Amino acid sequence: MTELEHLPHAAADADADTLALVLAHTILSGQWASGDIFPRELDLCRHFDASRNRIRNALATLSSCGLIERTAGRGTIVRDIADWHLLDPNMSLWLAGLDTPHPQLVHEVFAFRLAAEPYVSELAALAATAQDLAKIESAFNGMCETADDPEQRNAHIDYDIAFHEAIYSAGHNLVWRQMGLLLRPSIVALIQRSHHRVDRLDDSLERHRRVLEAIRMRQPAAAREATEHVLARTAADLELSGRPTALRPGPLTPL
Amino acid sequence: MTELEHLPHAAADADADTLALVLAHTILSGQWASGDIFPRELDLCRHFDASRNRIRNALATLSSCGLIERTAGRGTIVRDIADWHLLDPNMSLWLAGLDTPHPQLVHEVFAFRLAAEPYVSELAALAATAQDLAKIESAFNGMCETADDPEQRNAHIDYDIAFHEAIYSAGHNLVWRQMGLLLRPSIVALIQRSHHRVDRLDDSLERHRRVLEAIRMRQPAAAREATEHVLARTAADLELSGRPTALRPGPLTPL
DNA sequence: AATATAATAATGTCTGATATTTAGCTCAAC
DNA sequence: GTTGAGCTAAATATCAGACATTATTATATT
Repeated sequence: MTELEHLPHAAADADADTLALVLAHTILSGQWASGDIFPRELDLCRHFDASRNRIRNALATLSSCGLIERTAGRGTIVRDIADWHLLDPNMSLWLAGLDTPHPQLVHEVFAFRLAAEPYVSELAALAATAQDLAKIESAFNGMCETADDPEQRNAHIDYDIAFHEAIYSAGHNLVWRQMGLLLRPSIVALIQRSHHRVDRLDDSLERHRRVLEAIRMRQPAAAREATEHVLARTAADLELSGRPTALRPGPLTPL
Repeated sequence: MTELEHLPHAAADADADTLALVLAHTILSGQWASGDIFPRELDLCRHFDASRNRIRNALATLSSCGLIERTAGRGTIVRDIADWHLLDPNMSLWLAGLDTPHPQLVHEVFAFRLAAEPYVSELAALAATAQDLAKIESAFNGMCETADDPEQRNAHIDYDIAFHEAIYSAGHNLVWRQMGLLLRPSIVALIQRSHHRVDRLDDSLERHRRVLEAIRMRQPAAAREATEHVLARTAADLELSGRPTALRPGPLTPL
């Protein structure tokens, strides 16, 4: 029961990455249920007019992202969303490239950012080097310069991502830094949904500026608070229901 | 200048996964510096007496974990630790299998756990289902049963990992759940370093029990505090310098 | 000296054959 | 009837060798 029908026909001379992207999008957009059996290699070869080698490479990429599971003899089955490797760079790009973002993912990634990002900003305020600050600042300047021009929407998105990613990096922790990969899908989804009214954009820029200033001044508490305000604006633009789960630890007892 | 010398000889009939593991370990254990050029495919074929296909599969796995970067014409170079995909399941297994854990990684992963895990426990206390509780409890029981017997050290480690992982899962957030992949290397490193004195083990079990109880009773604050105590014990066993960076958010202002 | 060009060396791809694993089936034995 | 061994079919995994593409380096040419 290989449902080859709802696979799009990619461009004839699609390279391996493009092929992987096309296949990944069919999964990320929810066209398969968890446990479904994926088309066989030879069928995919015919469908995309590609060599078995290319198909296998593409499938290996999907497999390494946890989208499918392949076993000799059985075939290829589609894995559950809980098994996806959200922090693989491929996933970051694929998810950001969806025409309609995955609703559950947008929601849960944002819940994560809401809890984690204020703390990450604190870390950045404590650990940022001059180089880190330069990166954050240049990203912010880029955001400002590209804010008004609708032509430069993509550039603005990239600067926005670079801004937040630079903060994740400035914390100088290998684990937290990787979380920066979640930003692209999250921010792209945000821009797609929000309405780009000029006043909101000005307000958003001002909130970002305050984060930058707090980190520059080495004020963790202020950085936390400013980041919470950025996220609050984001939540409003995403039209998410308030603050799903906020990070509210009680006082730390001496250990 | 292909430094083939410090590659171990794998078992002759090593399958693709074993090959990838052997190659990965040479990188994870720090035998290459960032930017070093990795041996060429054909040299690896000779060295391991494997077909080029197998070698390429293994290298593709390493590449998908961010350990190496391959470009046609140039060759294969070793990537920096900052580029490693710490949350790939392969990495979880490989890192846990090192004879001597990577010191920087152990430190930074623990810094992350110290900040994140109390919050994750809060989430679990709020969202855990009966099934989640059953998993946590059965893992805890396994820890108790295997605590005394040195023969069952590996089983004890697995139950320990399962306990914490079940808590990450119980938060029912796709992002936080993935962080559970960091547990295996972290906990294995812990067990390898700690001295397994009976009184410390009893104390550790008691601290775990309190986390379980707090989650069962749906008491987020208690769960947070109990988890902090578990981590404090872990820090002591790891002989880490106090609490590198603790999560201490200020009060949330109304947004 | 700067620029174009050719040679080289590495990874990427194609093709077709073969090996291995898994699921399902038949059929005999208890 | 149920169990088990063995066979068959179908899928992925691997092998082998030729060829294509890319990036570097050396070599000419102006």
